[in-house]
Amino acid sequence: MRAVSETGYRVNAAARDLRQRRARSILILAPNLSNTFFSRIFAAVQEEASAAGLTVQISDSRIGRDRILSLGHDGRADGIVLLDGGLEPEVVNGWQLPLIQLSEWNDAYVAPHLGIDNHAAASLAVEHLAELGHHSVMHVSGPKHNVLAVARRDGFLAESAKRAMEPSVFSGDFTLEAGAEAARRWARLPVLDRPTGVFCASDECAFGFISESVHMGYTVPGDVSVIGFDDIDFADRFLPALTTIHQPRAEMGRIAAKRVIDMIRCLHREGLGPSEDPTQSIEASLVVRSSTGPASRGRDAVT
Amino acid sequence: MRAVSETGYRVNAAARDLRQRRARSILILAPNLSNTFFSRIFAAVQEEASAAGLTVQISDSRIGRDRILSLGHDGRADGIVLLDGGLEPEVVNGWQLPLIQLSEWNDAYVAPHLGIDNHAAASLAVEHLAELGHHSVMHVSGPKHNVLAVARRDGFLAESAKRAMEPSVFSGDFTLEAGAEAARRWARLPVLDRPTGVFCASDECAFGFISESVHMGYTVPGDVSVIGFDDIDFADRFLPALTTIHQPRAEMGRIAAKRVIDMIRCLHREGLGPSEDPTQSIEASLVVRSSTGPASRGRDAVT
DNA sequence: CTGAAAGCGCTTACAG
DNA sequence: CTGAAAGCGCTTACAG
Repeated sequence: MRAVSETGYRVNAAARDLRQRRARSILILAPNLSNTFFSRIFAAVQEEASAAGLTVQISDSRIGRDRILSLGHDGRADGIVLLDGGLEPEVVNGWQLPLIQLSEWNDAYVAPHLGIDNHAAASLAVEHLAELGHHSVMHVSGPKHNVLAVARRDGFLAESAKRAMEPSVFSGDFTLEAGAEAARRWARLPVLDRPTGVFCASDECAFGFISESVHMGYTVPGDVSVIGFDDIDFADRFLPALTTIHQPRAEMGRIAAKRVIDMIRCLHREGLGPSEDPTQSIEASLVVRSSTGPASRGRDAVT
Repeated sequence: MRAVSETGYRVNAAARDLRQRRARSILILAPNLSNTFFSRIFAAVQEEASAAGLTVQISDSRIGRDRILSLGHDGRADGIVLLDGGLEPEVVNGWQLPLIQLSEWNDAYVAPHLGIDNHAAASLAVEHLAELGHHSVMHVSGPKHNVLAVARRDGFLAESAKRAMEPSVFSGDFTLEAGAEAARRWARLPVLDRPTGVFCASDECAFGFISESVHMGYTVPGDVSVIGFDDIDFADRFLPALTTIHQPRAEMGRIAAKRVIDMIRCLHREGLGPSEDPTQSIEASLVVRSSTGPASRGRDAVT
């Protein structure tokens, strides 16, 4: 044994993987690797995986059917954390691997899902605006076919209907630019028709909205209250600090990772059942900061 | 062949890797996966790798000597993109793999480096402040032993000395919180000693500084001009929009990936030499936005 | 050109 | 308990 360590021997992973029919690796798939929403999730997944002796592979999930298909098929991953609900169900269900859906989901995928209740979270945002006296409220939504976007929009619509508010929706795509465009559209509305409360489907989008409104001469929350969604790192340092829906991203990544790892172990008959409670859920919460305030009468920008 | 595709046969990567003595995978190592500076680099590396038929592994580089050592040794990666200059040289040089240093570097690593000239970029920032008439300038630095932090601080010091300015340095660590702490320290200075220009070693840090100063009642750039470093995604939507040093992160990731891929191919005798010019360098530039302005006389905050 | 054999470096089941 | 053999699923070099 001493000789072994002295010569600096290292097991060859490819050989071991082949013999054991496992890869000691988990794969993270996300629709856009440069989105800051995902970064903390990646970190958490990698931390858990590393602690379990697993390696982490990462890939953009929008890289073409063939490539994505082979990622789950070539025997290089033992399990998958999937952050994209927009892949073809045949592809996802075709991978015969432990898989967990995180954040986004798709009912056609035969796999457990972990994430917040987006509908309820959107209601929270509307409730907050209602309590501040806002009556006319606007939602800057995410992409039309994104499950998260749909759930948040439906939650917004349902809650504002329940409270007899006047809701409107601007169709966006979660980006800064969509928020800015929504602000321009908002400003073009006749003063009296202008919503005084805006709920954005993402923090980025809210940053874009606020930034553009301020550039046009409006004040936040003086002229318009803005709520984001996600509570990304910069939210509390934005000016004004952003009122938003907090998603515990690190926790989400950690639990998802633990759960795939459990599924993998279970498959290999290691350990006796899951260490994580599979019904454990993730709670979103409203974080009130400075971008929302009492409803004011509409007025024109001081340009 | 038809029968093959009809049965849905897929080559087993572990078996092929073992036989061919390669992994078709590159490894990205970064000191902190949740830092937004890295996200766009990851995306670019993964894009290039995917185009070349390679898989991407990602890992935090601060996970313990043994684990990090085996990542480069177990035959699962063909090449490495290293974003951390703080690992032990014996570890890094012990991996006998194609490797490129990106952004951070360490002279003890026997591997090419790709990145901007941080010293020169810092000079650019000081030059900008000088042209706006600032005389007393402060630098909020990165961690003491970080190469990037040292280069930026030295550039700041050299350029401000050259221009006979009055420089001071607050020792930070690139974070929002460090920026905020620097702002508090700054505010405590006697009005006449207060630097009117602040150069932060990162955008996050600049956000923290601006956010905290505004909360204390100061205005940016009215009372103090602030420059960041990196030009991360939110920089142009911050309020005020952040003047900063632009680093072309996507391009950095892309070129680094191409270069490791070339090194790998070269090693396997595929292709005839590098497709990328190995002397190609990365240029940083100053992006002037709204967080900097003419030097004003110091005054106390309207609290 | 085609097809069978050897071998990549491990792990595991089995014989001694 | 120890040690030699078989085999994971491929690729490649070689014999026919």
